[in-house]
Amino acid sequence: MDNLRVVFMGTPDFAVPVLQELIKNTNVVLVVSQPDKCVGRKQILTKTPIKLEAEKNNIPVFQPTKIRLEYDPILEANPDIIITCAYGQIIPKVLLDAPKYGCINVHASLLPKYRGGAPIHHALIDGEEQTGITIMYMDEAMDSGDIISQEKYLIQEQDNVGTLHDILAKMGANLLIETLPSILRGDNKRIKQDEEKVTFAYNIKREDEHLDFSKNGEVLKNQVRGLNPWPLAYLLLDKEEMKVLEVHFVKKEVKETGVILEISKDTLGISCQDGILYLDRIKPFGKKEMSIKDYLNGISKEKLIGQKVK
RNA sequence: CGCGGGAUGGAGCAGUCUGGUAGCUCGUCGGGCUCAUAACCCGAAGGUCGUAGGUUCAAAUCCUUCUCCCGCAA
Repeated sequence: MDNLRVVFMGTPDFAVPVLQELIKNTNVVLVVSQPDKCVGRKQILTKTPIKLEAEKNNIPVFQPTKIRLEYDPILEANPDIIITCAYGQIIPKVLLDAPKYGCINVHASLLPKYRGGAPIHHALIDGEEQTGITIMYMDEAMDSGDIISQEKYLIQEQDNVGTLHDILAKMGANLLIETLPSILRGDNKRIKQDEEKVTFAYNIKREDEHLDFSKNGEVLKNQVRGLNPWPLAYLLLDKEEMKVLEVHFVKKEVKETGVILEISKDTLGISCQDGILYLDRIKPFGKKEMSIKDYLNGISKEKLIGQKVK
């Protein structure tokens, strides 16, 4: 595989291990990434993680605003195969047809479930027991191509977006390298996706981050861990936003939802549909994240009890 | 110049408006109580109040500068 001319297309951290493995095992001739964006409060122009990794390895980087219109450098690189991972744009047919081994994608879910941009978040939010990696051919729609190989991962109780992201990123890189030889030989599997079972994992919206305490405890718990460490679930207490990083849940009969029912030295329990959701780790407005114990240390607990949370 | 919050012993906060050398809840250490304890009681250590300058007899507190952290919006 050392001589295989690869064009790699990717953008965020998730794609970095994949690129690293490709650099080790193949000849990556060009890296394509989304244009650099202004990030954060100060709007600092920041290079994408993939661009940084490419530069570290002295590989040229191409960052078209619209890949649909600007793709000549990719054709000129004369790739044997194009490999994408969380690139962020739909690849035009001209490119899909160009390399002799085709275009393949590394996706962080067990397709056909969770097509789209936020498969890790949604798998956790939905309380899935397992997720995984899919290596697949690309076609002209989003994550809809034929499946080449998959690897499952059983989601652990302590997993969140951060842990799952790292695990799947490594798994994706390894599975790609394992799968690549069969693709080059042409004896790989090629399984059509079952359209009946397709689900979509759209990018997280602001409203997805809001905790609605009329929902049941399991749902809220999954929502919290499915948004941790980014972008984080939140609730409104006294009109101020409070991010919620970790919670636990105890089933119980409750009359009214969204009320702070229990306060002790180190617990704060809010009623939800079928019990009490205890906040374990939070980030109050304007502050850094802290344990609930630290938070309770600095405030008057009497004022909190009975307060409504929205 | 997009909007807003914050910086005070190891942690979380109060005190700032109405200047007068720092307090609360924890943690830590020592001692006591107890069959025992993360519970309770007693005691101790630990702070240039983010930086730099200014006003004042006196600044955590008033004025100005800068730095860093955080949320929203992009």
